[in-house]
Amino acid sequence: MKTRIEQLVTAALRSLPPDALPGIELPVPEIERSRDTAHGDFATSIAMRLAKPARKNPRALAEQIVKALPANDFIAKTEIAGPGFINFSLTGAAWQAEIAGVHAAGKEYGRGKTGAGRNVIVEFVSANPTGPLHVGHGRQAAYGAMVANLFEADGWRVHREYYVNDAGRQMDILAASVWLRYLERCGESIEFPSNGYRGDYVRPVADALHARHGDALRRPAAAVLANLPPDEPQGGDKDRYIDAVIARAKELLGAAGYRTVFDAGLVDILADIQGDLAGFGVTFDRWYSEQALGDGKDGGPIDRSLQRLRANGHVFEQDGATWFRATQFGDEKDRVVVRANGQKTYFASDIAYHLDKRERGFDLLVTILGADHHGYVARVRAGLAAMGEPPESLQVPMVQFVTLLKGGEKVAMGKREAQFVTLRDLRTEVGNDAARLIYVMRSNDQSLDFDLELAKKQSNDNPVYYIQYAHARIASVLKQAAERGLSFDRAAGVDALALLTEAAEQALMREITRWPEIVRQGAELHAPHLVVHYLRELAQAFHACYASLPFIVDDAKLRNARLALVVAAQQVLKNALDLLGVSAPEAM
RNA sequence: GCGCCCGUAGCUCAACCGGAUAGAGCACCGGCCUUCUAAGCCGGCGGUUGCAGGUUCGAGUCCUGCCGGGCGCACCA
Repeated sequence: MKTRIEQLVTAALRSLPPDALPGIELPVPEIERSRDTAHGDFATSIAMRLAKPARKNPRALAEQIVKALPANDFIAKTEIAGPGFINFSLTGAAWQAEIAGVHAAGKEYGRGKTGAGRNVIVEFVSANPTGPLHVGHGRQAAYGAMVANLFEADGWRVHREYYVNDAGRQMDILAASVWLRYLERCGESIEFPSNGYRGDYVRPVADALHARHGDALRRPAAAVLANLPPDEPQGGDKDRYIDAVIARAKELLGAAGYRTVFDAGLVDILADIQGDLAGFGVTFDRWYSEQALGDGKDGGPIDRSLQRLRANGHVFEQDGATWFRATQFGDEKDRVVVRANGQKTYFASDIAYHLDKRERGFDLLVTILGADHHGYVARVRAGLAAMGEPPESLQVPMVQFVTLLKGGEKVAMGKREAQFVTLRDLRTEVGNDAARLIYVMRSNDQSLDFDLELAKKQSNDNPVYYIQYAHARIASVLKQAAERGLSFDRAAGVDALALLTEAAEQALMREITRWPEIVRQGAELHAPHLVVHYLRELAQAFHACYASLPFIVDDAKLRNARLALVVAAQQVLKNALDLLGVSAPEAM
């Protein structure tokens, strides 16, 4: 609907005489829903925007635009108001046609064409497989899944990906932690490193390792601990200590033995993460292994990206390390890509991964990150630019932190400590529906207070129930009608929509037709919270209708018309809830 | 010190990436169930949009400087 007006205004602008807008590049006119019905249904400020460059009076320009509007059958009235707004009022038939469109399109209603079949990769969660997902990852999962769904609904071809950080020091720390728990299981007595993964989840991994390999990987505690530097409690450095433990594990176990322990941790924890996300209704097309970045006959994406940087003259050697001159591309400092010890940095993997995404043919790269990773954006953009890829092809929406509230009190969290609240705990506590919806109801760059009590409350202050209740109520109305032998005749209802002239009906009709606009805007701004707010407003418009008018009336035409309206509302509620991954119950 | 995000009603947050009189929910006050689910509806109360300047026909939104909160600033991942 908005798009149709947009097209009309665009056509009008194009048809203006050349002296009206001398040498001005025509923008896409922005059409807005009028806040106040006194200002019509839609409005545009295009005349005011163009008035200055055109050196014209805005109202006079508005007159010209209105006169140039192509003939059409859905605008009842145009009006020039205030300093130069053009207000549009639609005909009743236009609204009715849009509701008929909901019935015709069904679950397709609301889908847009902005993506035009282009490819977007949405990477999200990507938590290190060193432990279970916590509630913060849950927000990234819900948010990322919804952003991906919005892109899809807006006409993009979407690929969902999880980048598995299965290489690097953190994974070695996990391997060491698993091995030490395994040794404990075998009966060796070893103080657990202060920088190891202390969570309870490590023990079952160690137990499973023991079940498969018996004591084959056991080494005496004395051998493990011989000549290690002091750990932090003994006045030493916890990082140096854990690195020494890792080195000792590799030494005592040999490459194959170490690999066995390492993989035990990786496989079990990754399986836990995958199971948790699947249980949350969040799925991926690919789990992309960081280890794979170094594979391939040409050395893999890492070597390819380094070669590209080198060929473009953007690397230099200093202090034995290889650096990328990121400052030439807007980053605040240059970045090491290959350390003096020959190891490639995590940053080298990052840019390699993003180059690989481009090489796989994605037009748009959307990487969703936790707010603590914001420093990363400038670096990776710089890397893309230096490799000759458009930096603006990378978009990085960031998700702020989650605070859990229980009885108004903050629930303490912390990943490395033994106690932290996992996504799985949260889902068990409040259910997937409440978690999915509450996670995305706030703007992603707003930190979120997740109130556990509110999420479980079955009342109107819980938005989940408020919205689902609207859907269930409509289902109930249809059921009632059928039970009374007054079943809904869709075609008759759609034909009779003109009978719906009550204020509440009109308001609901307008609300329903906003859905395509919400999809488009939500996708463009990566803003799932707009969908939640919209759902509340749509549910509100329905509940208001429900309270003021009976649907199951004797007059068959009116009854079918009203049912056609509420069924359209139900369809849109369902479409939006589906995108959110929240169920739309038939009864509550 | 530098960078990113945030600051809007008592509380939690919106406000269509510059538009018309800043909107919801919760809380509080008052109404509405013999008829389709009251998990609901209707009405009321509530604002110097952190502060000070600037740009603009127009600023919660953009710019500058302060104040306050969060998060980052590795040859860690």
